[in-house]
Amino acid sequence: MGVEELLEGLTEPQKEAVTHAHGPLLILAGPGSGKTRVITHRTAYLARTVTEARHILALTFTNKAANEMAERIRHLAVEPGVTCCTFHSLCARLLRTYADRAGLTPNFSIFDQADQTAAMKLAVQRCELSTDNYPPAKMVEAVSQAKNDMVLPEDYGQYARDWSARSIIPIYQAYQKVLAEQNALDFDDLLLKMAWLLGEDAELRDQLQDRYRFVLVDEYQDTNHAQYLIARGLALDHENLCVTGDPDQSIYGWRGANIHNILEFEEDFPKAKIVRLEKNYRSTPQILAAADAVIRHNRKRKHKELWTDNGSGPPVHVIEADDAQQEAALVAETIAEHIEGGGKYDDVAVFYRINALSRLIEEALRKRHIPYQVARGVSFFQRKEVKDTLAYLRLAANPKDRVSFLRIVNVPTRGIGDTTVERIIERADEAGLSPLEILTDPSGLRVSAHTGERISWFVGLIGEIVRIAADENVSAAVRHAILHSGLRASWSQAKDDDAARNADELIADAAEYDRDHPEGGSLVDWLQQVSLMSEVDSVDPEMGAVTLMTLHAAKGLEFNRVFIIGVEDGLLPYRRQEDREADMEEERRLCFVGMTRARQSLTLTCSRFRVVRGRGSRSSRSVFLAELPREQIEWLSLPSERVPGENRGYDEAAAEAMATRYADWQCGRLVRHEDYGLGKIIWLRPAGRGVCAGIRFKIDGSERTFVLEQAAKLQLLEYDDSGWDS
DNA sequence: GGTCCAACATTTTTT
DNA sequence: ATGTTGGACC
Repeated sequence: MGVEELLEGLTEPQKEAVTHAHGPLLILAGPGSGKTRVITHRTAYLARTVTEARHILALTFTNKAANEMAERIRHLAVEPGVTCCTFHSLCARLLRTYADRAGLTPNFSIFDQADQTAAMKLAVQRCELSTDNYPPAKMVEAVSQAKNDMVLPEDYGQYARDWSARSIIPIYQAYQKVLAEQNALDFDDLLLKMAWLLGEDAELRDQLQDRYRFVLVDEYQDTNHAQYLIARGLALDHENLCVTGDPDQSIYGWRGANIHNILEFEEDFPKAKIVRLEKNYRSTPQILAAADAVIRHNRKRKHKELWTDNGSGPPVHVIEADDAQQEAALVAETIAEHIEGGGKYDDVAVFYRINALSRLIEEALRKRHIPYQVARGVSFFQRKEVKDTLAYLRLAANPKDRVSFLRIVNVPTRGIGDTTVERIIERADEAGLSPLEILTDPSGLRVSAHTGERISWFVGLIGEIVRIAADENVSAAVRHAILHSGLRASWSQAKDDDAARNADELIADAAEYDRDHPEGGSLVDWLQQVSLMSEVDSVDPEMGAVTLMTLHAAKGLEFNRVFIIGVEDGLLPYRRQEDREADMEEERRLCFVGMTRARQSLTLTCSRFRVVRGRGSRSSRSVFLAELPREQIEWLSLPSERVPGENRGYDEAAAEAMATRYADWQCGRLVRHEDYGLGKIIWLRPAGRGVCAGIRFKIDGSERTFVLEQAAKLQLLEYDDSGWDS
């Protein structure tokens, strides 16, 4: 394929992006704007004109995205050699290669969330704190946030100002020690250590910059600080850094993603060229107008003109049902009509804010015999049987891996009980050795002859796995672990066919790895690949079924017909606790992402009554519904059967007031009250005939509620970025 | 060492 | 309402 062909059929801005080779480049790509096409063509263009494939690095967030990109680049007949991978796998690979420079050993284990929690539990216990007051999962979360921000334990004191947050410092320290003892890194460490290494080791940085002369980062709006430093470090001198993304689709702030990375790219790289891809090839004008009207309400935002020359479609539908069952039934019914009209099941997707909402929809679809697939979090690699099997292999690869050791030393039960394990751990801690090292010489453990026998058998088993992995191949080692550990036997005894099948799948995966790496394959490398693999792409867009997923999971996908259910106050701007404020801007972006997945038809639904956590309660419409352009949408509010004619404290007038009269009153804006002084709007809600607002005041941190129509003492301040944050 | 019941906490989750 | 985890008991 020639260079001209690569540019064929591209719009002007797309061409500009594709042909910009040297220097920083920011591609602001709205939804459905052909971004993927631009970045793959650009990669092909670079490989044709200014460099070789091996000097190009493309970083993504998911393996799926990386694979798809690699595939599409291959289709453009680019020489093989482009590095196309996730941040995490790049870091893992480099940290193994340059382990000595990073102060690591190359066979380190990679801890996933479950392993992290196990390690954290140990850390909390070592601090002699209660796991009730310091729940390990929460602590993992806090430490993860800190690491995403590149905050080390010693800096945590300044990072977290208040006392309760600072109590994490010793836990963070202990946790890092636990990981280090086990020669393990968690997901966040992969990024943190790499970012740190790039900052410290100028020689290595030069070396890597020479290798990766052109760096591309996709979904830049979702990078955290560590990822930012890595991207920056890799492009520090040559500045051939191309980032793509859409600030309006930043939905992972709660996980440490820093939207300022993309918003301030131009300040970071003053020479940056900026290309805006605003033309939408995906959706009807109605859908686009509706999504645009919603996202416009965000204040911390770069304005973007979304447009399309796609043909007109039906208006966006909003359906308000009486209760959640009715809502689900209506969605199912609409889908059934779509099928009767000649549509296909895989045209349709149903999105929701939280997984719990899928249940009623599933029931309704089953009732109508509509096939569906649910994209849910229980991934293959989180399965108990898979984790157990992997623990044997991880222990073989890294004898210091205590989490894995504890996981399987007595699984399946083989007579090494809690007391024995406790003794082993004690001895290991005394001697500063790993449990497995203690077991190699079990004298002095004071265990019965029988237990001693079981122990040496276990040590022998791990040794065999090590040997087989070295002498034969990975799949043989996996098979050996499954068969000889007794796992296989325990599954068949429990008649757990699923477990056996999943284990077979794991062997198949290892066999595939062996095929792909006839030489140079290793257990450590396979384990890395496996740990960094998330949910195998369980969602197949063409399997002839309706797709159910969370709004987060929907990012990057598109469907002809989209339903977003539960567009209700507290649920779509999601509030975890009644008194906590939601991050309205991020919630709104989430809504925007969901809406812009739709090609032809979009339906938003809500209900007046919903059972939440076993308790039923009234619910009211989401403020986002009030933000929709009224001329582009069609309302269908089903008459309430439950409370006939009842005024739920919300009507058209309130929506109207919200959308027009108080359009400037947005969450986050500052106000002044004659009595209470400076305050910040933390929530808004249609109420009665007008708008009700919650304000938090700076003076004493109090939160007060006002009906805007009647609050004469309240005055909206001009927008000011220097506002205080609570 | 295994089973059963009670208490608990319930977002989103690319790696 | 429901699924998970931890403790008590066999």
